[in-house]
Amino acid sequence: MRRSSADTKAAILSAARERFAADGYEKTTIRSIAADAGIDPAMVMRYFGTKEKLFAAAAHIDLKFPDFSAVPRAQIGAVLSGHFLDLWENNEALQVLLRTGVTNEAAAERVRSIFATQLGPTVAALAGPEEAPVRAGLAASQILGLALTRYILRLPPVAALSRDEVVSWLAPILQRYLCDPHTPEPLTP
Amino acid sequence: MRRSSADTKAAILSAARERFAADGYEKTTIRSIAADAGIDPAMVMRYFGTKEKLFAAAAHIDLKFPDFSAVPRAQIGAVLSGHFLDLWENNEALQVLLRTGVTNEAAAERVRSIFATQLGPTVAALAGPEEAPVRAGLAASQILGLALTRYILRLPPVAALSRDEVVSWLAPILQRYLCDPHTPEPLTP
DNA sequence: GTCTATAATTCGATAGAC
DNA sequence: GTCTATCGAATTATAGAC
Repeated sequence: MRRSSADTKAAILSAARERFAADGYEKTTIRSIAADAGIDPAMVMRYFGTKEKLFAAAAHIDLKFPDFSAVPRAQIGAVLSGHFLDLWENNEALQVLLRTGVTNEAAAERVRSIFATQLGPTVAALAGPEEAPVRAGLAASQILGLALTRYILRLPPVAALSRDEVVSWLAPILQRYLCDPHTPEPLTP
Repeated sequence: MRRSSADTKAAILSAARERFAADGYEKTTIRSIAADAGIDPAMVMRYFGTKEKLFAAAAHIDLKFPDFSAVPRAQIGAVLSGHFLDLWENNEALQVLLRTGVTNEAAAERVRSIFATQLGPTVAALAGPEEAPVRAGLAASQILGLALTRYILRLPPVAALSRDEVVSWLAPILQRYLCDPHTPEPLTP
């Protein structure tokens, strides 16, 4: 069969995203991607040159992080939780990045960059510029940890939660990280 | 040089843990492990049979989770935070499991099993048997998320925190997950 | 116990016919 | 645009000499 260039390219990208998201970078082969897309492996090389370039295309994300400056301070946790959950469930490239960022330094840098440039400014508007990076980092740890246990490791109790249940648990946590004063109670003295 | 069987085996295991923890399962080669240990690659096969068996030995963990039943309920978050942080910084096998569990199903099952059998009972003693699995899963999501951002992705603000700073942030979060009533505030009505 | 040699696969990548 | 054939490299694993 003869397809258009755009169709073939899109089919390859879709299959690549699924494979990279499911198996990571190393375990994924050009051959398996081609088989999933129903085309010849040589076509993958023709359109993307190398495996690395194909990965870069599959993992490319253009996050349009909304402006949260209008959200009431007391609801920022709930809004952020919902936003991230929707993002994870609809954007396969995010799961690609998380799965591969664990063993691929370039992908790890992409993850760091995303949270620094997207979540950072939002947090900076809520906390002082001194504490903002730490608070954003901790919020990222909870967001990524939930994605890890829910979508990657599939810890049963976490994977079984509904979207709204997750938001109801996560919202107060993010609220605390981003807005509440940090007053560590003294440990066992 | 001629070493004892036990020494050689220990040297291989140590090198294997470092490589698996740094690069994951696929990217790690028997040759690189042997080079790190300063021995011949054939010795690795001689002692462990296959790469998979070597990995199983390197990722084997015998977690001696302490009994937390004597800890005051109000301090369980702080105690657990400190316990896990010490665990992560001293037990390289845990980082091996996290790094490989993302692409290896067997390793993922090990992670699930560890949290189910170790954290589960502790939480069951604090929360009702109905909510306990969810609460344990959410606590696991924060613990794993922190390990992910601190040790694997090395998000700068999180990686730079001192042990005590991490505990001071994490303690109230785990406390909430494990002990506080779950009363989701109504979202935007 | 240690090492050389090599078998058997697998994969990314290229060349070129149609 | 599509596919066959194949190269070259890297890897796990085995056989066997010393």
